[in-house]
Amino acid sequence: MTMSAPPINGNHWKHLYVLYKLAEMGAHQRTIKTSTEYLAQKMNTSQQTASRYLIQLERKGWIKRTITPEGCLIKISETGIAQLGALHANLKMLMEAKYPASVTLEGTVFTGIGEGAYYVTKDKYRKQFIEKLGYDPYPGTLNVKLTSDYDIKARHELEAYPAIEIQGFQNENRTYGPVKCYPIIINNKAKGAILFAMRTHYDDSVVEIIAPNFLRQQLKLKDGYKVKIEAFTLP
Amino acid sequence: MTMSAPPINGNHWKHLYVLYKLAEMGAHQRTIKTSTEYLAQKMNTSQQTASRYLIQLERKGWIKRTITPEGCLIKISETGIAQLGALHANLKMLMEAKYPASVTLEGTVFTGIGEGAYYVTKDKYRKQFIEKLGYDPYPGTLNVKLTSDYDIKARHELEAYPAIEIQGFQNENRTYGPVKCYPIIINNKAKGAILFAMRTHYDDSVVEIIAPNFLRQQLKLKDGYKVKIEAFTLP
DNA sequence: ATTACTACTAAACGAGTAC
DNA sequence: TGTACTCGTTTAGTAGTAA
Repeated sequence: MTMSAPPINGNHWKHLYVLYKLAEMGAHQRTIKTSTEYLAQKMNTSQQTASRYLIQLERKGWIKRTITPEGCLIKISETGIAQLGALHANLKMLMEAKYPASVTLEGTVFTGIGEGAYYVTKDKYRKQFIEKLGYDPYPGTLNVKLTSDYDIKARHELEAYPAIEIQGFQNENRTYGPVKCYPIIINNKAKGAILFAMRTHYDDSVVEIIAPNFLRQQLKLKDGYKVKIEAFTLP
Repeated sequence: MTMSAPPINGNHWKHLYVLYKLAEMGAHQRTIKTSTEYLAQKMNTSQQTASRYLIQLERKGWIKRTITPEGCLIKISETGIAQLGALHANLKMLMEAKYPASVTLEGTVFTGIGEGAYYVTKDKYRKQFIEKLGYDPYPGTLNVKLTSDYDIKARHELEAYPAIEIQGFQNENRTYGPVKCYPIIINNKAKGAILFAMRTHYDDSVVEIIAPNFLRQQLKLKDGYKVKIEAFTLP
């Protein structure tokens, strides 16, 4: 879910580095004349390696190259500029973000008293889940006991970041408090959301999860199984 | 003069890549818990390689790491964040610039009719050179005949970018036109400036250079010698 | 589970050189 | 001068495994 440029093969980053160096010479804006030897100096590597890189970049379609007796004319292509642009955009997002895009928690599945399930089925809540999460939650929650102190700490940090807010309400009998929730991916596979009721039912080492599907079945979970939860904050 | 992060050793860029991946997991903002196996997946490499990288990053002081039985806790250090920040800043500068930071020209030294020298010594010009370039120019110009069509094209492109403007003036005898100049580095060593008089004396395959020192001596230049001129536009 | 060592394999590098 | 090939050397990457 972290949106990074596709790494695909191992040379991707080295090529990006070459592209960056070429951009330093202005090749993203104009056709520059350079030599493999000069480029090699700038990258402190050998002439042969620089030459190989240019060949690879040309094959990849990241640069346009014309070889002349005095050197080669190079211009970074649209595709190449897009690569640098993507890197720039990702870095910008990372460096300028005020809080993490996601927090990862680990814990083990257990069977709770099922109180969460009761809430999920309350219509006033359910309608908001459908509207704000985009799916009708399975009528039950998955209870996860956090593994370590680190996870509990991370859980508290997560709660400090912006969340999807589910409004509370009241009927003739009682008051239903507001709920914060964060979209999650469980075990890198299943979609869901972590629920934080404003008034805590369990202790802070426990989290409750809802999902469009019955997670125990979808992920073949049983009590005691470990799960990895990646929770996303609001952008 | 292109201000890039110091490459120093060949692994610098690879380490920067690992740092970037860790930042994607939020390690630049909070201490994350991960495993070498998980990081390896994200970088699509092996667990062993990921482990080696983390060791190297820790040695470099780019990350703080605590190994626990369930994985390792990682936080990017101030130094590490500075690395990412530098990369980000450089990319931003490159990608958001409207024109190149520098243009490189090549040509051969020749002896001109010395008209340029005459101008340099004119006091109204000279004072402006001292003020705007920061040095008193040697009373003479170095004439360079551009090598190829590419260089002539590049020279015209350069002229379109913002320059240091030297005001023209007039005395009782005649009018002295305005001059544009660009700071340059000749042969990666000597400081100077390229002059473009508004009214062209030579054809467009010739440029005139002034410098604080006598360049023919400083760089041991003789007629017919090749020079590489890196000209800088205004920021 | 982890991390990370050792020993091996694969890939990248660069010296020499042809063009 | 240039670029870029071959090929021996070096380095990075990984499998197996100990702790």
